[in-house]
Amino acid sequence: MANYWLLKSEPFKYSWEQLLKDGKTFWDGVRNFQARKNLMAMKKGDKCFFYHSNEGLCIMGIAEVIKEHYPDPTDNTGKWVCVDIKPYKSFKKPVTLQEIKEHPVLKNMQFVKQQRLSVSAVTPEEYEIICKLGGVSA
DNA sequence: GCCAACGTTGGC
DNA sequence: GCCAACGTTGGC
Repeated sequence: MANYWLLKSEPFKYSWEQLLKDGKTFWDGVRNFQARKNLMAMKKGDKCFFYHSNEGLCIMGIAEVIKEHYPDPTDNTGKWVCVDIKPYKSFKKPVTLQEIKEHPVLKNMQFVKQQRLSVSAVTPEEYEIICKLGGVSA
């Protein structure tokens, strides 16, 4: 049974389009203890929503974890980790923050409540609803 | 170990 | 560009 997550990225730093082009990437640069805890809980095959912050403010699609956490090569303290992900599905229609906030279930998502958390957990219920809103099957 | 100050993030 | 929210740091 896979778990579900939400990854936040600023499009000018690393966008969904870039991930589609690259085919896969390593999710580095996490410097937050709670986000690290989530990264370390990720398992191969878990699905992650890919959210654009600052610009766009919407979930662009779903990525899949292809490699579980390992030391972040961009970190020289040895404290932080990253995971490898690849694109899984692009949403036909990006799901905006506004839609999420207006939805009775989604407005309680961890990522809405903790806007600063770059990696947050998503429940199976939330996952299904967002897939539906995005126009793809779960 | 607590709490105030500070810095950073992110929505608007 | 502003401001609110929150995580982190550092002094006690």
